[in-house]
Amino acid sequence: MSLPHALLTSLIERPSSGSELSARFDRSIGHFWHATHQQIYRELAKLEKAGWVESFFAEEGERKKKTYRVLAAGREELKRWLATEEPPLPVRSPLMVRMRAAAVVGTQGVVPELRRHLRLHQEKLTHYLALQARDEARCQGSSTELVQLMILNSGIQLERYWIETIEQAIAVLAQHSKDVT
Amino acid sequence: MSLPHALLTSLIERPSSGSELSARFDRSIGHFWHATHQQIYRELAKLEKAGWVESFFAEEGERKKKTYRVLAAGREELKRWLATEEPPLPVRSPLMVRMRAAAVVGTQGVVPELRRHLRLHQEKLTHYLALQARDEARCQGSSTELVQLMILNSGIQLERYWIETIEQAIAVLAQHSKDVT
DNA sequence: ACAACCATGTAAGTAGTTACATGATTTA
DNA sequence: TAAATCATGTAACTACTTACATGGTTGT
Repeated sequence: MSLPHALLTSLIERPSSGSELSARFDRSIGHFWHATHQQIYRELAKLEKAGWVESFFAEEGERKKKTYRVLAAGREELKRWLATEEPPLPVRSPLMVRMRAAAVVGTQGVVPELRRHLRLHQEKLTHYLALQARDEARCQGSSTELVQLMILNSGIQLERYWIETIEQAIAVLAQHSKDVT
Repeated sequence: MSLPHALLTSLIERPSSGSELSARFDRSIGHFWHATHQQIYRELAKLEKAGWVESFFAEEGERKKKTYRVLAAGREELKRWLATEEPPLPVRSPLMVRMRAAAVVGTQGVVPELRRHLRLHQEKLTHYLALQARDEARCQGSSTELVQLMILNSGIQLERYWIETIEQAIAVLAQHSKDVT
């Protein structure tokens, strides 16, 4: 489970409140690890209990936010975790489940859903490409920036993979439904 | 959640017992939807309660197995589900979490884990390619077979994606750790 | 002063994992 | 006949999701 370590990493980059983290998970970090605000608040409480972060109330603007900061122990924990082994996540591809189902009970109604996903992935790709253009322009060449660009690039390639896969799926289903009729 | 519909699909292809399904989930189906035997037994009980499948005891060899078969209602449910919308699964990439963590606390110990994953993906790719060669040889050209080949191909492309991504990650980290020292 | 919304949470439920249990059957 | 394995499960736990709650802040 990577959430606590994703949070520690984010908090090292910048001490933040739960809501700020939540906003960042909807943007950059969330591109490769999603979390809802409920998960984040619960996990922050756990991290504090474990002595990996501490919280204090900061008056930002006029709102008071509970800001978290990583302690030395948290930094050590992150280093320790970096050297541990984890099994790869099991694959979960609902679209492929659909494809197989369509192959046995007919393609009625599947293609619109595939097209919808295709559109979502195309939008995501466009968004990532814009981010990439922006980040490459302002990149100073620090290796931390290069890591982030590499991660963004891997997101871009993944969206391209999905777009190609779904296009092939649609083509195969078109053939299949022709065969059936 | 795709598990019940993955099971219905499998059972339409061939009525089976829990253990047979479990074995198949470790092979073909599991390439894009993983499930443990506990999940499968629990889900089969639910499917039967819902009236989508029925079970009977078959004497295969000498062992008696509880075999499940899909009922008309199950087939209808599968068709109904095919036309429904589902949001894409949120992305979850522990390796990218690691990359970001390594960028902030140092690359100590990360590379071996990346290499290990690289090896796992290479092995999976080799395995898929062997399956592909076998299936293409025996393929009669039915559209159901073409769907299965398409799915296998998408698995192959995904492994290639991971191999490329991890190789880039290792290269970027090598650069990063040089910068730090 | 009241409505909208922001920040922080709690509660209940679902999906999936890990560890263990039981009886039956095959193998040594 | 004892050990190993197979087939079917139960129980407890963890991660995550969805729906709701609460009190403070901002805008009108």
